[in-house]
Order: sequence, then structure tokens, then C-alpha cells
Amino acid sequence: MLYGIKTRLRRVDRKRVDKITQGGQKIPYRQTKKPFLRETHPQHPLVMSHVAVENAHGLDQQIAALDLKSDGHGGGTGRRYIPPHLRNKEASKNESPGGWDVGRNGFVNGYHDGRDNYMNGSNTFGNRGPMRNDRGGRGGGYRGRGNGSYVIQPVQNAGFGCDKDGSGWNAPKDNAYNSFGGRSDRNKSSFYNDRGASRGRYERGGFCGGGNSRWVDDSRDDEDWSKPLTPNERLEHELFSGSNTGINFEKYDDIPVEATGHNCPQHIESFHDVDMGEIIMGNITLSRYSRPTPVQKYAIPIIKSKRDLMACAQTGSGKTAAFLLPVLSQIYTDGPGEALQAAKNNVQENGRYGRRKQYPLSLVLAPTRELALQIYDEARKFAYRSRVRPCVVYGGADIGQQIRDLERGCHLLVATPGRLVDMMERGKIGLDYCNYLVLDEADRMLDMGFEPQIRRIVEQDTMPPKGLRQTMMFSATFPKEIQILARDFLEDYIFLAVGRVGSTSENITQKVVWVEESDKRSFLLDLLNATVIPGEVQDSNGENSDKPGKDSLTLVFVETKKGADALEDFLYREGYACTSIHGDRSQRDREEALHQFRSGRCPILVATAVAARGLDICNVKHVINFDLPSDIEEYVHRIGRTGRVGNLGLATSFFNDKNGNITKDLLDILVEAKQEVPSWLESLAYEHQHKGSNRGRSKRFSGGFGARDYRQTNSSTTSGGFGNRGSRNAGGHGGSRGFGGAKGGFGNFYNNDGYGGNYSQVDWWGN
DNA sequence: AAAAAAT
Repeated sequence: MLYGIKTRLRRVDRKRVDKITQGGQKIPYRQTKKPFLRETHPQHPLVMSHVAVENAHGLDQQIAALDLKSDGHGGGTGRRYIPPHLRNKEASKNESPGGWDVGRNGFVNGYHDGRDNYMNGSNTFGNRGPMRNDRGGRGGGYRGRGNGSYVIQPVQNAGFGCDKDGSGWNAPKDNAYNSFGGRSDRNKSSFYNDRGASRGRYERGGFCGGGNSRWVDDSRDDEDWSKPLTPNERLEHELFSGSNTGINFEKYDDIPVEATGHNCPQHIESFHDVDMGEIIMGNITLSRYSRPTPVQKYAIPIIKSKRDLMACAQTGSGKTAAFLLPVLSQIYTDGPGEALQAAKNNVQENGRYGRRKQYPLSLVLAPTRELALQIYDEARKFAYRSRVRPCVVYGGADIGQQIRDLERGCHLLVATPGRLVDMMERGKIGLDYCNYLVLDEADRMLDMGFEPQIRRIVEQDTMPPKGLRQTMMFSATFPKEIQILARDFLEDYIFLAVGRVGSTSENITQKVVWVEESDKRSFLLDLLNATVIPGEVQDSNGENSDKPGKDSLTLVFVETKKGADALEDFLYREGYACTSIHGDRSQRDREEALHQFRSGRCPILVATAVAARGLDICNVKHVINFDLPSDIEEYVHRIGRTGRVGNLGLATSFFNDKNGNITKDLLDILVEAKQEVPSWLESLAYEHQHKGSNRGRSKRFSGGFGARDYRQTNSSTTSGGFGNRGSRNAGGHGGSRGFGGAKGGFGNFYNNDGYGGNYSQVDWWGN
């Protein structure tokens, strides 16, 4: 009852916010009554002039000091880092799930037999063992052919919706893009109208492959997928007119990257250094990507040369394009291969309206729905003018609509694990021909308990085994669980460590302030108002702005969903244009909120952990930890929402009694990133560290300590350069601050706890 | 203790 009223109230509020902001009218900001911030925290960057700009050179210095001993190439001859999992290759081989490579066929076929109800008896492509020994290549044509139980015939217009123009790929120029063939032209007009509108994505629920050529039934198998299709101006505008971040990548040329593994391909310096084909190059140009980011320089040639990849890099480093570009390029080069036949066969067996199952050539798994959407949006860009049709499936949205979208054709699928499993069990997706598998934010997916679903998708279904498919894993950290997953999913892979870009490096100014719970709201208002100190925030015209706008977004993190609602209400009542995102809001509301925030209509977003990782929102100038998280990894990810590639950012965290559990880790982070450390924090950390003897008597932290007490078994410091590895977090995940001090650029990858204790005696760099 | 994700 109460809840209902509250919800309704919030909905009304939001409407009013929309009204206020959409009219472009001035937002009534609360005036500060007392100069709380200025008086209590004269050192806060918002109070001092020239926000964070002094820091601009710090990063360069840090990078310059890295001394990677790199000869410029991944396989450098200098001191080489050998990741633990690569040192014990024999062991890992023995432990991999029993004889995949030999046992696979029988297993798969057996599996098929048992599931004919939704495999539709089409168990004829089951015998896939030897057929992809040059995985990613054309694989010697259509191996299912001649294999028995189906006969290939040209199938005309068999349910692919090309009623008017059966020829499909060769549709007349003016028809090639503005519809998916004749029928959709007639029936889907409202669909397209929605897409064109600024809020279209929320109404369409994120579907539709962006007008890429549809999966048309075509009797000729030798269509050349590498040739671009006819341009479509409207679609082009829709895809590419969006926010170009104007990121200055040049500044990041020196971000350290370390590649290890057998025969590591040389990295590139320009997109032109590797042949990705006409379509990709055209779309790179349209996307206004001038130069590859560090992770792209290394990942693109590695993926292009068909190697498996384990990359430790954060979102915001250009990671998404780093795998999308080479994967799509490879698909364009190789064409659909057997999958085309499989789909045709499927159609044939199920009749004209039975396009039940799609066989994507490539699968990207992501932890959150928003991230999946974000990757999908990128994929649409790079699939422009190609025959590849990207799709996205995730929970919280109408599954029927997603199924219908899949049935229009799906070559590249972006998915959250739960919904994908659902789709597979409904027989809508077959991974039999999925030659490219990408796990994005793998650490996060494991944190969220997706491992069973992931293994279900990768190991217990019909996906080609490792070695045949190409697998790429991306993760911000490299804890034990990820190492095991890499061992199980990857074959002879290249390990890529990309220096931190936007997390704890010096382009983010981190401030920790002591704020009691009761003062938090008041303090927050002061912070928000401080953002509009004349001369500090400029709008896009270079003029001083009197309100945060789209160039100056503020992201406020709270710990609970309830807290997010409450704080949003409060801010609204104080006259701020704000919105919120958390897991209890509907998917539609979440996307809407994100859009309002991104566009600057609501320049303040109150969020829970759902928004902490992966989301790439440019122009987040300020991250405020209204509630600090209890896990330091979470902290790192949160503040990483600001200071995205090439930009400077500010992170302010409210600290009080309740945050005792993060004291030491927070201190380490601040020191590592060469941030100013409040003296009280140092004292607290010291106190915490020596708390072992008087555990339980420390009243001061009675609310915060306890569960994490095991952490403080570690007393190492960062002074050695490899600080904190090993002994900390015995048994837990997170807190993986390896590579502390001296190697500043490589934080955050390793959590050595309990994984082959022998490693701890070995220098991380193999010495 | 909380959050995320399939219904």
C-alpha cells in the first residue's frame, strides 16, 4: 500500500522533471544556504579552481615511469611476464573437461538424439568434429551436405519474409536498406518510425538489426559477404550521427600493453595495418575512429590471426570495438558457411513459417542488460552495409518480440546468459555454428553467479569446442575463477594485459570525505551546487554554465535500491533534474533513465551497483559515492565511470563509521593512484591493521567490520611494486590489487589466492 | 547486507 503510493508519487515526479527539462527551461537549483563544502573541505577540487586539471600531466608522468621494457611488440624480448596459467600448461591440459577434442562428436550426437523434440530431428550437422580445423575459415564449405538425412534444394521465399523480392541480396538499390525486403516494408512502418525518434530505442526495446540486410533465403550459396551493400542515408545517419566522444586517443598511445603467448602477432599502429576489408574500413571511417586504442592495437591482429585471447582491460578502453571489428571482418571474409545451410535446412524442415532456430556465427555474452544493449549498438554500426544481422536478447523485455527479431535472421548475437539459456531451451538459438565466442566482463559475470549458465552455453550444448571455435575473454581483473575459466574455454591463447585507463589512474581525482550518515544529503546538495561554481563548468559553447548539462554529468552511487529511490525523490524535491537506475525498476525505466542521463536531460543519475561496471557514458564528470561499497573492486569500477579514455574526472566518496571494512583497500588505492590521503583515513587504516589483537572491542567499527575481517591477515605494503598479491583475501574474491606501486599501469588483474601456491614464490614477471 | 540475472 505504502509502496504503491510512493511509486506513483515517483512516477509523477519524473513526469514533472521531464517537463522542466525538456522545455529547455532553467532548472530551479537549490541555493546553498551555508557554504558547507567550502568551509569544511577547502581542498576539494570543486572548491579549488581548475578542477582536476593540474592532474593532466600526472598520467603522462606515470606512464613514462612504467618502464615496460617493451620493444614495442607483444612478444618482446625484454623481461616477459608469464601468467600463472601459462606456466603449467601440462596440468591445465589434463584437467580440461575430459577429452573434448576426441569425445566431442559422440557427445554431441548423443545429446542431439536426446533432444530431438526441439532439434527437430536435424541431427545431421552433428558430426562436426573435423570440419573446422581452420576455424573461422570457410571450413571447406558446407559439411553437413552429403551427410545424410537432408537434401539441399533451392528454397524460394521460404519464410524469410521476402515476399516481394525473393532475390534478397540483390534487391533493387533503393530497397536494399530501407526495409528488410518487401514484406517488412509494409508491415513494419511504425517500427521504423519509432526507431527514428529520439526515444525510439526504448520503444523498440532494443531490437532490430539496424536495417542490415536480412537473412534472406537465397538459392546461391556463394554470395560474397565481403562486398558492401548499398548505402542507406537514413540508417547511416541514425547509426553514426550519435555522440562521438571526441576522445583524444593520441594521448593514450603510451598506455602499457603486455602480450604473452606463443607466436603472438605483431600489434598494429593504424587500422590500415591490417586488412579488415571494405565494409569494416568504411564503418570505421563513419564512426570517426581515427586511430586504434591500445587494446585495439593488440587485440585486432591477434583475433584476425584466429588466436584465442584473454584480455585484461576495462570497458572504456575501446574493448568492444577491439573484438567486434576483427570478428565481423572475419565473418565478412568467410561468409556464412555452414550456418546458412543449417538455417535453410531448418526452414525446409519446418516449413515456410517454421524458421524456428537461428544459428548465429558469433556470440557475445555480457553481464548486464544495459551492457548487452551497448555492445549491440556498436555491432550495428560495424555491421552497416554488411549482410550480418546483429541481435540482442536479455531479460526483462518481451521475449516474444525478441524471438520475432531473431527470426528475421541473426548472425551476431549479443546476450545476457540467463535469457540466452532460455532461448536455447526454447529451440530458438542453435550454437552449432558459433565460431566466435566473446565473454565480456567475465569477472563480473562470475561475480553475479552466471558460471552455471555460461558453462551450460559453452560446454553443455552444441557450440563447437575450444580449438575449433575462436574464443575471446575480457575481464577487468584476473582472479582465480577467471583463470580457471580461461583454462577451460581457451586454447593456446594470447594473454593481453592492458594498463589501466580510467579506473584508478591519475586522470581521476579521488576525494574521500568524512560525512556522517545524517549529513550526507546536505553534503550532497553542496557538492552538486559546487559543480556550478562560475568558471569551473563550461557548457559546450565554452561559456560558463549555471547548471550541470550534458557536458557535465554526475553519477551518484548508493548501496541499496530503496536508498536509490529515496535519494532520487529527495533530489527531485530539491529541484534537481535527476533520475535513477536500479534492479527493481523495469527494464524500460532503466533504459529510459540511462537515456535521460546520457542525453543530459537528467544530468544527475542515482544508481546502485547495476551501473557500476561496463557502462560507457561519456561526460560523466563527477562520480559521488554517497554510500561507499564494501568491496574495493566495486569502488574501482564505480569511479571508472568517470575519467573515461582521454578525459579527466572527479570521484568523491562519503566515508564514515560504516565503511571501516574498506579502509585499508581504499588507502592502498589512493596511494597507488598518487592521490591525496586524508590523515584520518591513514590513522583508521593503521588502527584497522592492528585491530587483530583487540578484535571485537573496536566499538568504532562495530557496524562495519566483521565479515571482512579475514582480509587483514595481510600486512604487506605496496612498496615492493607487487604489493598485496598473494596473501590477502584468502578465500574470497575481489580485492585483487596485484601489481601495485611500481608497475602502476597494471593494477587489478591478479588475485593469486589459493591458485597454485607455488606461484607466489616466483616473480610475477617470470624472474 | 545488497545487487544483478530467466520467468
